[in-house]
Amino acid sequence: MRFMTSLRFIDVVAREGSIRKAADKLAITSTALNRRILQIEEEIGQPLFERLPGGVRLNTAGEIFLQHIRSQFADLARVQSQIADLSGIRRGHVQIASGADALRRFLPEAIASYRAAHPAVSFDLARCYGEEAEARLFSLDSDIALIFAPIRAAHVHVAATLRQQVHCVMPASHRLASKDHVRIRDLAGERLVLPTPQSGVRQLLDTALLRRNVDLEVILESDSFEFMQNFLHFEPALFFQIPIAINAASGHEAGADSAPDMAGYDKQLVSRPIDPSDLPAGTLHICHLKGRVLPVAAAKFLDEIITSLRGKFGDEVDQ
Amino acid sequence: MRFMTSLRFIDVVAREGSIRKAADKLAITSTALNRRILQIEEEIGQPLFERLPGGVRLNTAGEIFLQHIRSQFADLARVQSQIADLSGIRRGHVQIASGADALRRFLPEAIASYRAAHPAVSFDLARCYGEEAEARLFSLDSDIALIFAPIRAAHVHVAATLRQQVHCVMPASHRLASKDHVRIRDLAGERLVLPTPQSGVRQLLDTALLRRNVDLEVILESDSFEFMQNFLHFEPALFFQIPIAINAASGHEAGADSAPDMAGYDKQLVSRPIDPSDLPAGTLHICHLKGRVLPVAAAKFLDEIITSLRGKFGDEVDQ
DNA sequence: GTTGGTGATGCATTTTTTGCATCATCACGC
DNA sequence: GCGTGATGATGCAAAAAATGCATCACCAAC
Repeated sequence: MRFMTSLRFIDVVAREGSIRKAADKLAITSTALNRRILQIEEEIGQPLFERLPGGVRLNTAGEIFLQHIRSQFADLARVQSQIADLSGIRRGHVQIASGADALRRFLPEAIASYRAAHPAVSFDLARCYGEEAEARLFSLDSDIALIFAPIRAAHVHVAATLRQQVHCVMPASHRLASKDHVRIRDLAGERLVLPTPQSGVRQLLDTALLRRNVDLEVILESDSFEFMQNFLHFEPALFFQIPIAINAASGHEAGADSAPDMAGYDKQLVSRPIDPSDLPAGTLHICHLKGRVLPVAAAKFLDEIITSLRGKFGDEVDQ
Repeated sequence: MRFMTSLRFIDVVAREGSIRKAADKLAITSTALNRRILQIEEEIGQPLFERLPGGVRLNTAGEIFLQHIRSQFADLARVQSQIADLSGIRRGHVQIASGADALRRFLPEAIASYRAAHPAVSFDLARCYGEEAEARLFSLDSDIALIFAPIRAAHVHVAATLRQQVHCVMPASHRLASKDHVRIRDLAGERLVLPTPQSGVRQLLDTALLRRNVDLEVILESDSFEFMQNFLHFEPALFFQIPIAINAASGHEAGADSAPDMAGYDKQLVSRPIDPSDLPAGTLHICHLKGRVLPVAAAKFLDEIITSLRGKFGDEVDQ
């Protein structure tokens, strides 16, 4: 898009914090880039960047203008996808920000299923935590976010929610595997693997565990479920997940051991829900930026994952 | 705004329906304009115009894209006004579509009062009827519309409403001037001057007058209140207005004769409300495009006229 | 100080845009 | 049926704009 180049350049300069670095990234000289910026500032009538000895930084006017630029880009993408839709095949690009939970099993299946119907739609997956996901919605770097954490910002619109009980994952041979529910007091003396403190599951666990005086042995922390799962092959321990991360195909009452057809899933592990009276269910939020009109592809995909969640988790889905 | 030129050109070509005519208007050659359009069509990947022997016309993709262009321009105006607001003085431009009613006395005073506080804000007033005003909102040619007629389109957001009883204006010496209310049957045998059929007042009158079998003598129709008013100097007759067109300063219970300080207003005329049981009150809608963020100046002006109306008409104002 | 980073600017070069002349096409009127 | 007067498209040369190089001025850190 020729007529948007200068605007895109401003976006890059703002992200890089330096005209020269941005110029490198854009494969032009810093002079050319510098002059484009000076020209736009002149047209606006006010500078958009403050010049610091170490580079440039947006001033207030620049922040307002950058937000405008990004919304223009997002809207242009929407328009292009809408125009492409006229010719029958749905084209487009969907940008998703998701926690590691939903990214694990649910999204791969959902995206593959969507792409089977619309092969011309491409996807962009960014794994991130709640606050970062909200920021990505705001900066229009992502169209849709799946956040297993409370929503903080007012500019986020929650299209649907899914209530999810935290499950405890353990070797099938573990003594707790025989129970239906795991109580917090059962965890006393157990070796625990906790998710990273930024994750929603961890925040739920923290409030529940710290409240009680349980003697816990936390042997490691990780932000990778895959790592935790593989670790359990070598040292028996417990870790925690929500159902959507465990098994996309069968739903909330299925443990890890009831997914015989899910290739690669670990049959030596089972998951048991933590008793709801010990740990209240958390909420997965499916959201997009408030007031924004999503591109056709993103809007349809959003519909589709909500429908899919309703099929898998039924009455746990709201809104 | 350099980087928007090509887009502005597309808008003009769409309005003119011809590349050559648009090129004339833009003071460039048709070749240059033609090539800019071809270039953008290539970037979009699809033609935006159908080429007809007599010129060009937007196709569906073009209409989608044009709407995007216009919203970009409107949003850019908003951003500029917001940036200008940073430097203390409020700059900006407010585009208003209004019926002849509100345009008569209310808007001149309201705009002058606003400009007294913010001299750097300029205004654009388009006099038009309901449907046209809605179209102007949609094409972003106007920011705010004041419509004394039912709202048809779903894309219009009504920020406030004002209930207005139709008044009958007559020479002070008229026999009906002694009454508090005018009944429809009183109009039998009177010489009437009606507003143009497109106006909201006329549409209210039509439903009321046609329902009854009153013998009416319509001697002329006009879309100009000024003309009607001056006509009454030469031939006694009745015409119809709503309070907001009669006197902005004193409100709904004021007749034309109670505005001694309103220079140029005609003291030989009085207005009497039509009995509400004969003719229900109509509604003046103050609206803007749904989902749109107005420029600072327009948003503040909108606030101001709603406050002003509340001051003048009190409980007749809603929402 | 010296060094290494930043953005700004003058000037020659390259790229893009524009304008002129011309072509192909179509609707209308005689 | 065949001009006539519109329309948009295109080849080519001139004008305008964007770019790159070299260099300057500035600032912070060592």
